[in-house]
Amino acid sequence: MSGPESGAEVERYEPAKIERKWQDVWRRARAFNVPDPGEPGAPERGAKTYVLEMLPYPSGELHMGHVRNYMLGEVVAHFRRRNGYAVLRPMGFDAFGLPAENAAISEGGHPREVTERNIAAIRRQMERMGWAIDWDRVLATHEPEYYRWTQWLFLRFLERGLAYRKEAPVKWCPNDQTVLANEQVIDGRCERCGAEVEAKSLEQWFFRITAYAAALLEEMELLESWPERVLTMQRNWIGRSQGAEILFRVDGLDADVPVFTTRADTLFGATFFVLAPEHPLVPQLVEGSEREAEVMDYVRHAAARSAVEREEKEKDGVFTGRRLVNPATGEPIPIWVADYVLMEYGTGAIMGVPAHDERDFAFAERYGLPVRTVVAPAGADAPPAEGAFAAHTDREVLVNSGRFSGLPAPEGKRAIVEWLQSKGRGAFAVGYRLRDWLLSRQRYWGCPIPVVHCERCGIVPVPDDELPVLLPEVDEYLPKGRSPLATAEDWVRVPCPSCGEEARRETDTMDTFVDSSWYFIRYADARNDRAPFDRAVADYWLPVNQYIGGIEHAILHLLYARFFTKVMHELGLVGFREPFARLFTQGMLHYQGAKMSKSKGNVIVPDEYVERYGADAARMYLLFIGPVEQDAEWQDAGFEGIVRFLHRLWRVVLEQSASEPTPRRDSQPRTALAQKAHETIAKVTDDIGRRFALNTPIAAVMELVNEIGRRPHDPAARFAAETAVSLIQPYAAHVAEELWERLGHSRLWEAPWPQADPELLERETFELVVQVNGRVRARAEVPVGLSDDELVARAKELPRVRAHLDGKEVRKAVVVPGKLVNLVV
RNA sequence: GCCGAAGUGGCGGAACUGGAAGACGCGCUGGACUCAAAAUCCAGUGGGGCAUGUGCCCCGUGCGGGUUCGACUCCCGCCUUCGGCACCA
Repeated sequence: MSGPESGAEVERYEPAKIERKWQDVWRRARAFNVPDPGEPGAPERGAKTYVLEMLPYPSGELHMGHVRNYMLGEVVAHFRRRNGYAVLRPMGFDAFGLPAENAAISEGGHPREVTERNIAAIRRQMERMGWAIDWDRVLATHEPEYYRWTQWLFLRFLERGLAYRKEAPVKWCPNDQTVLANEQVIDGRCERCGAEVEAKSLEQWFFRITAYAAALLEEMELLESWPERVLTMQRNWIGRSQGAEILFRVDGLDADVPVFTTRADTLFGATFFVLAPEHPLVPQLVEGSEREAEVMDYVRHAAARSAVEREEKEKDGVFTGRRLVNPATGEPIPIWVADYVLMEYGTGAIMGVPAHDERDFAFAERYGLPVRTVVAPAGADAPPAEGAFAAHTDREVLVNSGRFSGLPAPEGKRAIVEWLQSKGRGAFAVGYRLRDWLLSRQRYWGCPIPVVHCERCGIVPVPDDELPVLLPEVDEYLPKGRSPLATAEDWVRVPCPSCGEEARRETDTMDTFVDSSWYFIRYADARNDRAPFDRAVADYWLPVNQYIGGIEHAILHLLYARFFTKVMHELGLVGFREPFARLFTQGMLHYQGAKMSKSKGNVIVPDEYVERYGADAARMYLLFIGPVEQDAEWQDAGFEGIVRFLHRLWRVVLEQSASEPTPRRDSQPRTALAQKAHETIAKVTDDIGRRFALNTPIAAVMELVNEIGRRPHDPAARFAAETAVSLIQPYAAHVAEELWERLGHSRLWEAPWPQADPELLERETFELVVQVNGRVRARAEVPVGLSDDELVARAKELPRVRAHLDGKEVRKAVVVPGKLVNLVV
């Protein structure tokens, strides 16, 4: 037997050298390129896995926060590949849109040049990290080969009436000089730049996502595993509420006004009525009346107020002079106009029930409107004082509500709606908070909307065979409130595809989120130039088995991608209804107490660290730092700990590589170290494969390496070293590959994942914990397989236990087999 | 206001199904090597007390209760922090 040579000078660990070597090997071996179905080497569908991380914006370089994100997919991809799966793990660039365009503006240059420079830089960084990516499928959303199909999909939506154009009050960012989707407005401010959003009325393009509100909610059931908080956020955003639509008849006008309410049980308490200032009926109601000037003045003022202003001021409004009839009581009630009623939700009109709605109460107080209590707590000794606001409680009954008085609130609700229904004055209804997706942008750097405006024919789609509509070159692409594309006169003026007369191209571009709403399918068939993708190939790879990305996309991207998938399913383009079976949202990386971001100036770029300490150290540290779903703080000192570990691993394993090769499995020495190695296999496999805990496997391998260092002459030491190298490969892919080679093997990236030997996991003895009255008093090494009585007997004999029993009678003994004995006295 | 997540040493964190709280790493202390330093290696490291017979006792997972032989883990009530939604009828 030849042990490690003592005293020999050990070769130094030089990451830069070995990392480049293996990156070359992988590239030449096409190690991470995966065949499609029908191609040689493609497995059955059951043996495939699609691992996908959200694609980066090429608005700058990659920082450590990105590295952490992509390491999740990296470990999962390696782990699944070595467990026998064909793994698709592609990469691309979300190249269009405000992030890239603003970067171009601040760096000075054409958005295309800046974007493509950034893409090249990020790709270089990713390759330097040694990630297992199939670069054959790389895509960038600004390339005509890609956006041709974004436009093609848009036209399919248009055909179905799912894309439409209308004049609507929209959110306008005065800084970015463009409209925003509702989802891009946070606390009344622009999601990107923080400028206070203004209201404007403009003709814009929308996707009819509201038609899918129910499906987006219900089909969450189809998802295998999404974080509960993401589902909750989407549920809140869709905001389903069950209620009723009730018709109110306007006095002296042949018109019905519908309202949506969730509290039909309070209908008898509706003492006034309110219309949103934007409600189309308002001008009609006051036309020619003495109140016309006052009301229309209020409407104009309301339009000028920002959303924030509207919300923060005290509720105000104006009486129209008109009344309408409460269908329950038959009494006429006054119609007011007030901007606390929003045109975008429900029907833009409400019944005012001051006794049971805080907002209505505040309004009624201010204008002296009557307050009538119609719901009261059941069994209350005294009903609440008339004319006061009563908070909603659990058990309530209707009062002052005619024939419905005495009914519990839920029944009352139902009975009133049914009664209205029978008279044709109401119906059960469901309301959603979700609004249609405003997709047009008045910016240069985006996908052109492929339609033509013709005076005679209206909106005419560009024929499929003329796609893509190429983004024109313009001199002036800075935002100026109208799309910069409009300045490209030659491009704008085209013959109408329908009648041939002179017409004008649409000059708005699409929201970036359109581009990223289908890219995950394009990867399956990225080089297809006849269709966005082949359905059979898409259905083979998708849905994505494991999607990974930041929580900041919990609503926007993830909701839009689900919507797109549902529409594509209806169009027969794909055979699945949900794009992402499992979702994992990783935490953010902080530095100096703040989220790492370019705008805060606290980014750490991997380059320097990788140059000095190697990609493997960065790869490992970002997962070792803490649970991947939680935020983490970058600390240089912690990073050094990993660097130290890699040097130790190198030294310890090289020492073993000089010893006898590991014997075949059946003659493996059964030492404590061999056992430790098998326990480590079991733990790492379970942590990565089942628990998705990516920090603890590193600690487990560290323990194993420490143990090998303590017993370098153990007969199982070489086997333990091989095990450590094999298990750390998904993390430190380069050094693992190098050490694997020096241990006399090859191609660790495709070596089968190690299997724990169940026999070696079984121990002959275990440490029995002995408690007295629940407090640990002693431990003893005892053989496995003793009966409960024997365990108790042995426990009682221990001297320290006897001291604590102190001659007292043991009333009860709890035995947990294989673990502990608790004696109760 | 409504919904959700989280509070563990000096620090990042571990403890998965109720069964030894603090794995692993950082930091710190002491030692070895060295002329010296760095690097590396070895030992120790939650707090307090009694011992220095090498061990023993008490306290300890945000706070207060409860269930249990036994609670970081389950239940009830609070506090704090973070995130989402919010004039949504």
